[in-house]
Amino acid sequence: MENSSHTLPPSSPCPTTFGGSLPFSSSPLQTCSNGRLSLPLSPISFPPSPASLSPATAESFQSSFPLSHCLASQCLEGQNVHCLTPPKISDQDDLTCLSWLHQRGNLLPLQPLPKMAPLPQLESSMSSQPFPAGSSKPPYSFSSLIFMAIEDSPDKRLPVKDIYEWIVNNFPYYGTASGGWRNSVRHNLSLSKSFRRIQRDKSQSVGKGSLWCVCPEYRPALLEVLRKTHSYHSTNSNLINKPELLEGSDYGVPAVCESMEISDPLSHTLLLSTPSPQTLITDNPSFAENPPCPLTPDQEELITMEAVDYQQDEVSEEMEKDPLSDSGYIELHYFQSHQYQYLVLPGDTELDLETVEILQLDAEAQEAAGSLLDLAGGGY
DNA sequence: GATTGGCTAAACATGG
DNA sequence: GCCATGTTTAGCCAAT
Repeated sequence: MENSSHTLPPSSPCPTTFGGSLPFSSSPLQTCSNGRLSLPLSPISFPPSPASLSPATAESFQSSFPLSHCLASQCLEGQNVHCLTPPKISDQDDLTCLSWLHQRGNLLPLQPLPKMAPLPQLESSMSSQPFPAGSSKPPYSFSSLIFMAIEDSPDKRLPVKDIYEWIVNNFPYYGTASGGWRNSVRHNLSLSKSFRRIQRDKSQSVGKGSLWCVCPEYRPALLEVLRKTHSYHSTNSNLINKPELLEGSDYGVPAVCESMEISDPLSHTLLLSTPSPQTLITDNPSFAENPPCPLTPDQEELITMEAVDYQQDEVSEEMEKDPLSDSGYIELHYFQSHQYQYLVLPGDTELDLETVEILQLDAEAQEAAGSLLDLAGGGY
């Protein structure tokens, strides 16, 4: 690893981009002048923090978008906090603390990323156009619901009964709906190639039926659908009010978030997402060994991430070099320091676009699933 | 207008 | 026999 001055991302937090998300595919990696990769930031679009809305609006909003129930509520509930917020966030400090990241135990291989509060000017439009009430049907397809349920389970596999239960717990609409939706869930499980049936261990089998899991090769597609649905419904009203956000290349992404170049000693360090605190990926061994601050058990987690087998029309040589597809596993050191979260990749990791996409998709999946856990713990 | 995806309903089989 | 689970078919609707 060569040494040169490095430019850390600006410490100022990116304003919330509630007005719209920038699909990852539209923000390809860019090669910087020093040959390093720079990821034009793709803010994960989330609905506004329920804490920022009126109680009625927040309630109805959460009922349709449980994924949005985010760290804001957790942080605001005064839990023990290791707040790593930039110094000039004022009243939004609480929205960026990260203590909750380390409170999920072994539920998720990659901890969810924090989300940000909405821009004040966007709240009004949200409040004036509330999302469907608690009794209205959620916008997610059954495939997405099943996917979220399975992803939210510790073992990433659930019997259909638990899938029902998860849906009812997280979407009150289905608690009062007629039983036909259960048929749809089963129909979807059987018909969709995205889900695979696993025979239960006979020795431990208690109850009927099989376990269902998500086929890894379809996981990116499911994530994409989920993201699009989530993004569309969480930003639609705002997009209506702010058509200019649909124009141009950044979908309203603040200029500060468009691209940030990271170079040595954080070589191969990428910003994974824009929410503040921000996330970096680095494969710099020295950085891993000598992070900006000492790692504590609470701050470091050794995590594994399953490879994602991308289905592509053309299998290029770059695919074969994909460390994820080669090894099946990639070990990531995850810790946080100051306003950043870091993912430290093995020193010889080659970060190609596929890898970063996988990492980002995975992070988003964890974030989505993690937020659902927040919801389950604080709502219904 | 054709295609596709999603939803719903229904029938049927299987197993506890 | 009842019920939950799983599969399959068919029709409808909306978006592309």
